[in-house]
Amino acid sequence: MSKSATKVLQALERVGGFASAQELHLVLKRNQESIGLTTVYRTLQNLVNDKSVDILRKDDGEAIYRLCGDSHHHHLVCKNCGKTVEIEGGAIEKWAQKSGDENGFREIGHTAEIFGICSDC
Amino acid sequence: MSKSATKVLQALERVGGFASAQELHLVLKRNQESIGLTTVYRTLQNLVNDKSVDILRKDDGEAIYRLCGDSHHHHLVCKNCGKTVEIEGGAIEKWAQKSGDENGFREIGHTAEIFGICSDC
DNA sequence: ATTGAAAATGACAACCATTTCCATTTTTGC
DNA sequence: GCAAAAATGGAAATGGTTGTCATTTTCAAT
Ligand SMILES: [Zn+2]
Ligand SMILES: [Zn+2]
Ligand SMILES: [Zn+2]
Ligand SMILES: [Zn+2]
Repeated sequence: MSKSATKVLQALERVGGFASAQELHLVLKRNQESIGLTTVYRTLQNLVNDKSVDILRKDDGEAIYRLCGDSHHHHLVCKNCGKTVEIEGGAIEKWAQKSGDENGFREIGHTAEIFGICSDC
Repeated sequence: MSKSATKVLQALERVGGFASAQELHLVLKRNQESIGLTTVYRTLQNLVNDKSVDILRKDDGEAIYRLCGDSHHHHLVCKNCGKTVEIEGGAIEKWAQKSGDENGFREIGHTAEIFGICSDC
């Protein structure tokens, strides 16, 4: 799992933001990087599992991906244009931990996303 | 836009939380409420436009809907056995609204889920 | 009550992102 | 070098969602 992963990561760097699997496939084709669409999907799944790539969904349900920094953070996403702002977790981090603790859970993690319409839309 | 809307809203009440269009269609069929799947989709779109219904996406991309004004809460889920506890949003509600406001977003919503291992596992 | 335009409905087909299948190629371990 | 395992990619299948369009229902005007 490496030749393809490298190509997909390069494509993600090139686009510099969110891109769908199909868009990434096109980008790679244009750059003479032969790679199958199936492999692009498979590679993206692996990268998401590795937490190297973030995945989220457009309003129409299509999955879009982007490189993920290693620091823990959350996203504020425009439902209309996809503009994304990275947000510090702040209070939510303690809230999640506390809620889990109070109910006797351990190995507590969380997901959180904020969405809305940005000022440009 | 009324006969179908009424039926779909009743189905949403009956399930009492999130449900997909296809699930709602099944619920209506089971209750002798004849309604086409196409009409369920169309009606849900209208209800979402009217802001009578919230829409969000499962991880697999399928759309799920719920009545707006259903008491808003979050879930604490055991990764091992699936046990689920409903959690009051508390801090996260303000955090989401504030984060959106500070970045000039409007119509702000959020998703959040906490997961871990429960005390029985 | 009659009429006719406009809206709503639903069976069916089309769409399209994603997944599955499987034969072929590439890599790995010895 | 060689066999086993992993990776690859084209084609076909999947499945949620949307488009089409003929039919039915609604409802205001006559
Ligand atoms: Zn925007
Ligand atoms: Zn966090
Ligand atoms: Zn458990
Ligand atoms: Zn909340």
